[in-house]
Amino acid sequence: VSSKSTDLAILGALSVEPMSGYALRSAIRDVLGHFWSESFGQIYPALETLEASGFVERLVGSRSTSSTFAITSTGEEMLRELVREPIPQRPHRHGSLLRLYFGRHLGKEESFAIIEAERSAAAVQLEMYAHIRAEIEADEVHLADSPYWLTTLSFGEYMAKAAVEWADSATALLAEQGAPAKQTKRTRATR
Amino acid sequence: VSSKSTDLAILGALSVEPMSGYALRSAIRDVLGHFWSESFGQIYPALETLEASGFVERLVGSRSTSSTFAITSTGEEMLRELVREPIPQRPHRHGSLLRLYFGRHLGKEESFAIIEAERSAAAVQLEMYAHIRAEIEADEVHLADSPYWLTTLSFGEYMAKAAVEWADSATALLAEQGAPAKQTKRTRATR
DNA sequence: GGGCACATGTAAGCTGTTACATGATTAA
DNA sequence: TTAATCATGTAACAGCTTACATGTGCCC
Repeated sequence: VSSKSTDLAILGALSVEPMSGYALRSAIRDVLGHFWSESFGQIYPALETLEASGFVERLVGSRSTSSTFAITSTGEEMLRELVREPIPQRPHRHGSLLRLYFGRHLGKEESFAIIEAERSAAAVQLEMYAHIRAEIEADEVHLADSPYWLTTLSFGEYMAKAAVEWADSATALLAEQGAPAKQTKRTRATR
Repeated sequence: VSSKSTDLAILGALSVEPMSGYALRSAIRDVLGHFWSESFGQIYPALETLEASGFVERLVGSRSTSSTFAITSTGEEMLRELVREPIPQRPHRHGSLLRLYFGRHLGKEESFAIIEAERSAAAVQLEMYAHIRAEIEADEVHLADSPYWLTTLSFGEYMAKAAVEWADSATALLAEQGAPAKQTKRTRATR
């Protein structure tokens, strides 16, 4: 009962290195966090299905209660198939923009606050990306993966930078409308 | 059983002008499309609840089968409250990036294709935004709203432009890695 | 010995989409 | 008169999150 994109995320992560379901979730949160997410409620059932289908195998670890999952060779075939299938995109929702769109009912100050919050969120993102980038660039084991990892990371960086620039321009735009040096009213010093 | 953000979208749209549930959906799709969406399955039940609460009123139109909904004054109060509440953000998923992240299993050509598809999608968006911008700037009726509308539109423009730039740089990055003029192997003509 | 991170799993529930049923109105 | 668009509504279902139950291993 697991979705194909969940399978892709799991098989993809396991193709890098074997790990537990718990670690899988941490890895997806930390590394794919800016464009993907999976919760336990999806990961564990998906792992069971994948195991039953022979796409992953469960290696009982040192601790009897935990298992490490590894991708099998048929699992790698499956991965190559899944990564070729387009993933149905569901409409994305951006709550802050919805509120800002109706900013007339919100007032100028609170609209500024929304924009400012967006800006600072983007700035935080950018810092995180810098760390991730350093890690990927220092990693000499996954040289075949790193160009792709850097490409998706770069997407996040472009978006976050654009968000910061937008916040600047949006603040300026609203401020200009708020305290309008109207053309109908000339300032004193025209000489 | 309707969510607060759905109510916000509906009341906000009706605060601009009264319309039918059907038109509401078209308006949300066309105008808020790049950051919000609502389907019939949400709109009609939400309208019923809003009507029962007295936040909107149903004006029976010329056609007996269709109604036009208008926001009431208590509805406008509700709108002012709703627009102040932060909207819980659910994690966003970007299928193309997930696939690209595992591009090693996809190969260079198909990875290029994903990037190219993203670029052309962004380019299409930019064209649409140009139309919307022209409409808003020509609109002389909603002068109180237009700064906010332009601000959210501008967000879409920044994002789409950044996506195009990213696509350029990503293609260059992958191409560079694909046909590497390796430093270990010198080309003949060194003189 | 108490707290925290690691670890697995399930159930309940919420959000939102899709598909369908049904019909009126308009334009070709 | 046929097709498209406008219009309302519902039911089934997919997808996903949250909260809970339960336990282990480690470190201070």
